Amino acid sequence: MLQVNEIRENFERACEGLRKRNIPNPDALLQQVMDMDDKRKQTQVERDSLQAESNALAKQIGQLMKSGKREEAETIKEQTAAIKSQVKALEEQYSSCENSLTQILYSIPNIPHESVPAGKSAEDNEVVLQDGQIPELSPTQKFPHWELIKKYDIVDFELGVKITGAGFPVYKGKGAKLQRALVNFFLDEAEKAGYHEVQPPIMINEESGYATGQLPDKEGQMYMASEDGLYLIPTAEVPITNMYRNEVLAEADLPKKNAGFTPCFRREAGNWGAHVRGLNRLHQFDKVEIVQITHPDKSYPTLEEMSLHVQQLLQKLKLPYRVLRLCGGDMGFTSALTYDMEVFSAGQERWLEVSSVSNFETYQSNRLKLRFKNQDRKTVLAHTLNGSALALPRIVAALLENNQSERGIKMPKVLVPYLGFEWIS
RNA sequence: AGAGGAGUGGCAGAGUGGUCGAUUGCGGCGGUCUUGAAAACCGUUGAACCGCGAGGUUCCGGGGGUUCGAAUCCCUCCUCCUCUGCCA
Repeated sequence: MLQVNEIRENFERACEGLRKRNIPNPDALLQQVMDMDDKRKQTQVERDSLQAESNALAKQIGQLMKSGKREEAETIKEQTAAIKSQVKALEEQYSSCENSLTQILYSIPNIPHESVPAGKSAEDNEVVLQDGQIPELSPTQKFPHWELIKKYDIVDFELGVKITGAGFPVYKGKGAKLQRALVNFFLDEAEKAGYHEVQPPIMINEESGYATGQLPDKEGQMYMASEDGLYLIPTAEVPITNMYRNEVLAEADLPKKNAGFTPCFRREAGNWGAHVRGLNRLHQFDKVEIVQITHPDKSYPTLEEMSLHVQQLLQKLKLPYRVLRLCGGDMGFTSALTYDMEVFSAGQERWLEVSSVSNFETYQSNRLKLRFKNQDRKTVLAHTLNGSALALPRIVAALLENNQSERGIKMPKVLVPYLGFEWIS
């Protein structure tokens, strides 16, 4: 969540940023935040001084009791009753101030970076670059992946429906091997780029959900095991970033670079339509995630570095891709700047989002209480970033569609050592 | 899952109702000594919030309670250890 002090210091910039997110009347909203914070401070001052008074009296009583002056102690005791009830009232007022301040801050998204274009929807995203060869498929061999997987019997949706429900496919034979190969390839590449591999839990508690911003914003998007109060992760970002919740790192420890493979679970409530057939949208899918914790001065160069890492994966897989700078209206709640990577899938003739790389600046670390000690020995909030590198299903879709031919589907060279075969046929 | 024990500052470990934010040791930082280092000695050493400052408030696993006053008593949750049971 946003820091009130930052809002104070950069009021105009903050308002402008929220306008980019199409938030109506940001001036009034942020003014309200500052007023609530003022109220909070004022209440704290009142409470603290009264508490100090009460503490002093208690101390006096202690001393009197010690020296045997019972009666004097009793007299002072009587005075404390009034103060005590006042303290209690102020205490309640303070926590109600704090709660409503937190509530309103939870409802305000991150301030977009200067470079974020204004815009309402995905149509206003800015194409930063496009690379790779868009394949020209013959009209007789131009199938969408949901037909190809049936033909080669490598992913079975019906079987998944039987076991679980829609959106939980069963990968079979070479389809299953392709999953395994991609995961290993992505993890190896991440390791080469200096990421430390971790395998985190795929269920998280409520606190973790709040800390990275999935809660309360995306409550309905996560599966929940209500008996135990745990959520299935929508992305490895949540457990991996939460490894650093309530930590104070040394500046020399930065950047922290972690990568992990996990299945991801999304309810995608109300998100289904004709364009989400096959592997385009699932309730469970596999993803390798890269996460960095950086010094605030380094987070934007790091974002570029991460974007480049993802692009290199796509280049190695020989997939045509483009990079989008998301507009204010399409960007995630907690992000300050997001690049989406899309691959062109020739069977559907559509661009498919396969990665999203974001800088959250201090929005997450403020909730996480993730800080580091700087050279002046001050504890300051670190910046957090993450990105998919990569999400599997749409990569699989594009690989199948783009590499199809009469002979079968040719696997990209880099995957062959992982797969042990070259063709799905 | 059942029975018992325990959670205190970076770590170890005192403290069972009143100057306890907390004895002490180790570690860390600064200094004396030294050509330099070690040893020794001296000093210093948690965090958050409010305040220009002086200073104040809060924090002894989390939350709640008793009390004029709680690390210390009570309730509850969490975690760890030991034993028993179960199980990839």
